[in-house]
Amino acid sequence: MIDSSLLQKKVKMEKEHPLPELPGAEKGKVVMRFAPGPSGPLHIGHTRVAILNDEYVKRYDGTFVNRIEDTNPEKIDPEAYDTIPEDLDWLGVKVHQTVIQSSRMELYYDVARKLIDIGKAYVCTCPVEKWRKLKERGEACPHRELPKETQHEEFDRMLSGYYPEESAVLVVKTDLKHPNPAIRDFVGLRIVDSVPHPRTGTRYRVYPMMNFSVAIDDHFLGMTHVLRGKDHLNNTQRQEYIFRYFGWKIPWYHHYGLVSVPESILKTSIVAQGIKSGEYSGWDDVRLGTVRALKRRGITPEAIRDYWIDCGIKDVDIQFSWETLYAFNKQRVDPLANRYFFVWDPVLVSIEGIETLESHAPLHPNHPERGMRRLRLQGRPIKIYLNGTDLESIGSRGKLRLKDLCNIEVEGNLATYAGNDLSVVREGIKIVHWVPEYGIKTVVEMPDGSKKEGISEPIPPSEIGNVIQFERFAFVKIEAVNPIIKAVFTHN
RNA sequence: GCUCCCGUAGUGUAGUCCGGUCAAUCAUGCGGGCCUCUCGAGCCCGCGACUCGGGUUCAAAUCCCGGCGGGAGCACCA
Repeated sequence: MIDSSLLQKKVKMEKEHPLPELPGAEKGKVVMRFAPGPSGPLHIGHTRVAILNDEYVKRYDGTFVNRIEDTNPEKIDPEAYDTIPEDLDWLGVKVHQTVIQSSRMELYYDVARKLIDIGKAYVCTCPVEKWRKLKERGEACPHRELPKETQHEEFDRMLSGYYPEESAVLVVKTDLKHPNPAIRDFVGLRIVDSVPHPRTGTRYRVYPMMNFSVAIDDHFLGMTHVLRGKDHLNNTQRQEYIFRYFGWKIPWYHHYGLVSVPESILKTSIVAQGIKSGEYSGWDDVRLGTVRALKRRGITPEAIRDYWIDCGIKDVDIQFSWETLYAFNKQRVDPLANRYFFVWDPVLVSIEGIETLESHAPLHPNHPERGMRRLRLQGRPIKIYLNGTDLESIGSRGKLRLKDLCNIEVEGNLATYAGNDLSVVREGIKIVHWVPEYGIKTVVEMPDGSKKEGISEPIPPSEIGNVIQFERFAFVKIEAVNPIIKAVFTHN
């Protein structure tokens, strides 16, 4: 006979690598990247591409490049150069190489000149609207076919400051007759001199556009596989033109479906504004979808990874499911979370008929070796807090089992000790949690930003930073235990 | 308007390339049960899907055509 529990385990082991293999991936030779714009800390949307790339790099023993795409001086939060690596680190993403695009400007200029040399780029000084209109019709602007000597001169003028912002761009030629208008000639470099760059100041005034710098960096950094969202489908086609012009080896591209994250504010600019106005307490405000907020709420990086691996890399668009993420998180956190009592609707109840009680409640029901929470109750009468809703549930009078303590007969706010016979639970007696009179005031911050106040049993300082479970309430992450207990709601 | 991508249960996912073993997998969710102590975990049972129509074929979730539906792009953002 085969042990069925072993069989169960085996199935789980087999499911460990649900991500498909990457074509042409050779152990030790895979190079992949994560390429965020430094506009702020990472949010849940970023974590998918970061983790998936990391997962593959780890599988193939490859190289993970974190490439900071800071070629738009207008959209840079200088702190993001630090916060992004911090977030990646917390996520468990192993970065082997970090590249900052603003340090590679000469390379982009160099490639731009080579592109001009081979007749694949031109400087356009048409008004933006006119150039777009021509493109729509599949027609060339007057600058497109000018000789390369002229193009070089014009490009020099762009660099020298002769042209003001928006009056000249270097355009990469593709195919003006391409049936897809999104693929026709695209801007490779533009002028930005109204805003100094946080890292390079006013040293440069011509900046590459994403499609330009991405193609160049993907090549020179040796990307073998590029995994990214479907929104880049057209960008990939544009970038491939550059690869083909130079005869570069094109990486294997894969575009997974878009993720829509419900009930969550992700857009960095909106969040930044909200923080500034005081609407949000910071990047880790529990209402936000940032990595920082998830961390604060007690969501583990392992659960985030489990979730994205489970979603896979299909090109179908998906709905992000908080519910499923919480389920994965619960699997990670439940074995670790010690149990404590928290009464969120406290009503003081007196227990007659006994003067001393001591409870021995396990820190974790599945791990008795961790020890007990011992609570001594004394008094005449003994006083405890119960949840008002629990009292109401038995009507005007009835029996309750105080978990890990004793049974009581209740009438109003008065209770009588009724022994400690555990067999009553078989009769369907309601088991409730309770907190001694000397419990600690507790505030739980809920995901919507509201606060739930109540009283908890004392929690040791060693639990600060841990996710614990308030029994019959939820999992929460402890932020402080003194003078009051502060916790953040994780999930049920 | 043009171009591209996609369509398996509430949400994800396996299967689709190389038709049959798929009256369709797993997870999550929901409902019920077990459990001497949680509205947690675990265990058991149940609910729930191949977008539609046509074609090819002995046989289609899988191949072909069309409709419908969803998404993306057509930026001097990334």
